Amino acid sequence: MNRITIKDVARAAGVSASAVSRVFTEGASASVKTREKVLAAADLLGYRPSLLARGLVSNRTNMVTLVMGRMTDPFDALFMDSFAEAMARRGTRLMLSPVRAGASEEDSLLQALDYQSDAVIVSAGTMSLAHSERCVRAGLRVILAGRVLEAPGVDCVLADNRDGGRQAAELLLRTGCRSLAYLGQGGATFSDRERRDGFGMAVAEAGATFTEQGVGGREHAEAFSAATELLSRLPRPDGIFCSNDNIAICALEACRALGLAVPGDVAIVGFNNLPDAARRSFQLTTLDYPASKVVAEICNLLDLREGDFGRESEIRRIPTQLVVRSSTRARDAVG
Amino acid sequence: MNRITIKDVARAAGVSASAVSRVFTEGASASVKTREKVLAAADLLGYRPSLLARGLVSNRTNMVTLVMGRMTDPFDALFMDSFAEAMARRGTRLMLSPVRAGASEEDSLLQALDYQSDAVIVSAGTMSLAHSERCVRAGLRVILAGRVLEAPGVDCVLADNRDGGRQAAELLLRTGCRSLAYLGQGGATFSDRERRDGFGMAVAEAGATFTEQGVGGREHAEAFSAATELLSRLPRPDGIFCSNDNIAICALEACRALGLAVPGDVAIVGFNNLPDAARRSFQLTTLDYPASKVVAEICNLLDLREGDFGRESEIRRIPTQLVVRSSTRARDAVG
DNA sequence: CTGAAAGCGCTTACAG
DNA sequence: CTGAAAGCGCTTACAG
Repeated sequence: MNRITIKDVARAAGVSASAVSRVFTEGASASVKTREKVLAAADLLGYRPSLLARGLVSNRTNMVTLVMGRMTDPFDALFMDSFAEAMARRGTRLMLSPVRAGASEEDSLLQALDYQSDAVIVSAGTMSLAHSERCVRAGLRVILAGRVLEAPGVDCVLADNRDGGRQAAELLLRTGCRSLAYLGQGGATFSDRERRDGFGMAVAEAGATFTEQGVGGREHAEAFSAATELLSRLPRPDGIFCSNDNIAICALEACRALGLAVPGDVAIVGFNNLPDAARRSFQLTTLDYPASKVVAEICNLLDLREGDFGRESEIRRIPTQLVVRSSTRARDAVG
Repeated sequence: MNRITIKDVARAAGVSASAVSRVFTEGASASVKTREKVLAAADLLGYRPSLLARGLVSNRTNMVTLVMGRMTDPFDALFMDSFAEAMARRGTRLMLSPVRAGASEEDSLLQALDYQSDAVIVSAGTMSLAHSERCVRAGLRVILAGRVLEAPGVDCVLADNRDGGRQAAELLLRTGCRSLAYLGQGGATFSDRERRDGFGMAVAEAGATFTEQGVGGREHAEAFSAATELLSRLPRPDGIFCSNDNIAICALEACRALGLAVPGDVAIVGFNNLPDAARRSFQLTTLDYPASKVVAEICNLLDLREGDFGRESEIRRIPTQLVVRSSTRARDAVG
């Protein structure tokens, strides 16, 4: 019932609490003999250092806080899974701070301060300069995933969204599409806007027709009906770039429901390359954007922090790679 | 750079640290005047109580640890999302302790002790009696999600898997299937075994043919090939119950690839009722098992803890509900 | 290498 | 209601 403390171990091992502490500290200075006695006693008693106490005194908790939104897209789970694995691998504790529906997201961010996290990773919502400054001032490293905020002490990791959009446009144009559309989230997220912009600019440069449609919510039905609406426009788009695979799959289903052939009548490109995109039922052409690469960059940024404190902010772009499947036409259809 | 502490606030407000502490404590005894002064000073300075210090002294951290495995199934994300939301709503902090591939899961469990979590929710791996006892002895509430362990101080929340399996069998039998199969994870998880048992028993009671097939891994391709193998057996199964929707969708695709009609030649039932099951492309009959109900029971159990300490362990079963779509036959095909 | 002492930021009896 | 004091479990200079 009562916690085994450093004193219990010290008593059992016949040494001071300081000695026990040193044995449990990286790069300590303890004799082999002391170490052995302490380790034996600790093991016997089942001692585990209180990270609460350690954090309080040392001001380093070896813990990061992940500020996250609702996990509505499968990509969120891939990211979370990969991130949790990575943190476990480097021995960093992970605290979750969900942005509550209706609550201020400032709250979620500031919660990272309460347990003295070493860093806060923000993968949800929008963050203001003011809040990030407060965290940075408190000694936290702030890393934004999926969004850019140019602020001192804030690093950003995200896809090269514009380039992805451009690649999608180029593929569609190259394979004969002339009436292009963007089916996205109506500018609801930073990534959505960037993908649209990259796509739209490339379409404009080629002098092709461009239109866009926003999806109202996160449900499949909403994406389906937005796609249906888009497909009923005149001229009907013959090439659609969707802001993510989930929306793209709904668009694919909308085409089928309308009796439109994919890619014959309409070609579709997604974003993320989720496992579902590779299913036989969909065979979706998409832009591969591996969550593991985002996580790898975040870890790298976390490591950088250790040494350099006055280091400049960085924005790291993960390149995306086109994966061509059968929701787009096989080759050049124009002369 | 330096943390604002209770002393800073006390000084600014012209009161003692005790007074500040009381203002920030539920049900404190502080005069309106003191409260106002303290709150004003705290607000001005941007004071946030250190939860590290508070936890250390009060022995209650208002934090729970979630021991989780890899999030390979979409259901994991639904659960995580719902759980994180619920914890945020009740003001409970959430720490993640992933079970590392290759590492002992004991580690993940014991990490809950390091920050003095009030409770640990285990949704991954298998837990031994010995480890659960250690946590209970340390004053943690232990709640298992998706598995049963009969141990003092350990509560369990999971689906009524056997009944779900039975419902699946009854539907398939009622709609004319005579050669039934279970496509699962080869007994890899507790839930998988229970679902198979419930299904198998009902099939046996009806005197129908029963066979089973295990899926080798978590990839779609593995489920697809296991389904293909199952469908090549003689007599070919005409009704398949899959341990989850993801496998069921792969089985559906395997049928289509083999030119078998669903539900005409083969009827398929899944488990979970993921959003994907409702897609037009699949229209999968499945057992609805809402993550939010699991979470609600966990929250309820968490609340119970507060008062009663010698309370007996509980096993809470969430009923599942059949959702009939078009991967099973519409009605009785026999006379 | 080792131990005694001070202190991290808080809460909690204890007097007043 | 309020403040001074002790203490939560640890680490970190500081002497030895």
